[in-house]
Amino acid sequence: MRSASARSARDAIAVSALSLFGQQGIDATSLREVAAAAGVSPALVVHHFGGKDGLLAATDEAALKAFGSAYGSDQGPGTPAELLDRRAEQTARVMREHPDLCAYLGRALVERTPGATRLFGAMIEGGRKEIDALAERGALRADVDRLWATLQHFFLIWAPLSFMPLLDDALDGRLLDAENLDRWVSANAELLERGIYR
Amino acid sequence: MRSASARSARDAIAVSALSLFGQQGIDATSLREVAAAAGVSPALVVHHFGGKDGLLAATDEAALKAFGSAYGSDQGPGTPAELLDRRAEQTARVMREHPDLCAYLGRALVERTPGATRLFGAMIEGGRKEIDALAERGALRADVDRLWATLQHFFLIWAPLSFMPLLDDALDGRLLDAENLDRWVSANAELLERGIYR
DNA sequence: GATCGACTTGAACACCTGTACAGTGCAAAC
DNA sequence: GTTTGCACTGTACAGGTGTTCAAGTCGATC
Repeated sequence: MRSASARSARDAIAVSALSLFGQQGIDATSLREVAAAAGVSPALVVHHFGGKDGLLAATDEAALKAFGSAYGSDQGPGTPAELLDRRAEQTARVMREHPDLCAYLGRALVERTPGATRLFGAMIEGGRKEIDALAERGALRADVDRLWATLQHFFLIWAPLSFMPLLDDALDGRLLDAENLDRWVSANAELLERGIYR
Repeated sequence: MRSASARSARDAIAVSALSLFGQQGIDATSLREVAAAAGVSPALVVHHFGGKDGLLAATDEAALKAFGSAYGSDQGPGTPAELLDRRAEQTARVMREHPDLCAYLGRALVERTPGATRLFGAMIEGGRKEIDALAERGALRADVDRLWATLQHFFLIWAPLSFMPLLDDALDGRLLDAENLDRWVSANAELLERGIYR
């Protein structure tokens, strides 16, 4: 079948691109490497995606879409504490189940991919809204700097994705392994709830 | 004078390299760009530094040395609270006075430069020692995960350097401007001392 | 004043990059 | 059975990369 083969070749390229971009960085990965990993000629990548820019744009868009549907927004009711718990659980699940997506996003954020720039904006905007919602429900200390509280959430939760290779050395095992993920998430919860000094 | 000119050309190359590597990224900056910015031929860069790897190694080493002497270690006595205050002030001063050094380190950390990898190791090791010292003096909550507390310090304090272009958009003005620096530092102190939820 | 040695350069190199293009093979449409 | 359309490839090209090398400049040394 033509269409099935076409779909599979195109998908293979997209999968290889996401993986290699995430592992090696986007600038450091050539079209030829992506094509070789997908078992395909470099010209086919150009044919399907129009060039490296197009491939990057498609990877960006696919990653954002996948991230959006995997992460989503929390609509459920409950106390602020329950909401924060669900959010933490949700975050850990995304990271556990989609490690190459996370590796790609970590790279894309520091290489300032168009999609990652949008993602960052959305994270800050969405994060700010949740901070404000928490404040309205009295779950936030009154004197916190809300903009910086939003950024702190980003640094504690998402920024580590951009340092995975370094962290994998500092930790036993990979950052996204279940055990490290658990310690990470609960350390963040502790810090945000109570601080660490006394 | 020969030696003065030599010193100045070599230094000009080193300065341009630190600046361009910090602004554009290391991979994304060519030898020719560095040479042009220094007002010098590409071959001279090779002559003085042996090649791009040598230039990167020299930049790495110079950056680490400059960072080490600007940041240093805190030997002073005082209560844990005083020590933390001095540390915060010291950090803010380094960032205020050495913005291109900070930009370079932020880039080097995510591009996994050999020197930055060492720096990361030193930061984690040194940070862990300070955490342990704080714990011994009773300044740390007893149940904190000390490894992750160390990493959280890194993410809150140093990781933002790797996201400067994104942050400069999200903030009014640059991250390392005095005003933003103040808000950042005090937000971190608040978070680490008390958390932000209630 | 000739010699030496370091700094500096322009021209070339081999290599890799993204990309264009003509052509091939094959399933579907007529 | 011919034609059409699309996936797919090999080859080639222009541009940029790091690097080499012979040559030039010029102050210091004898």
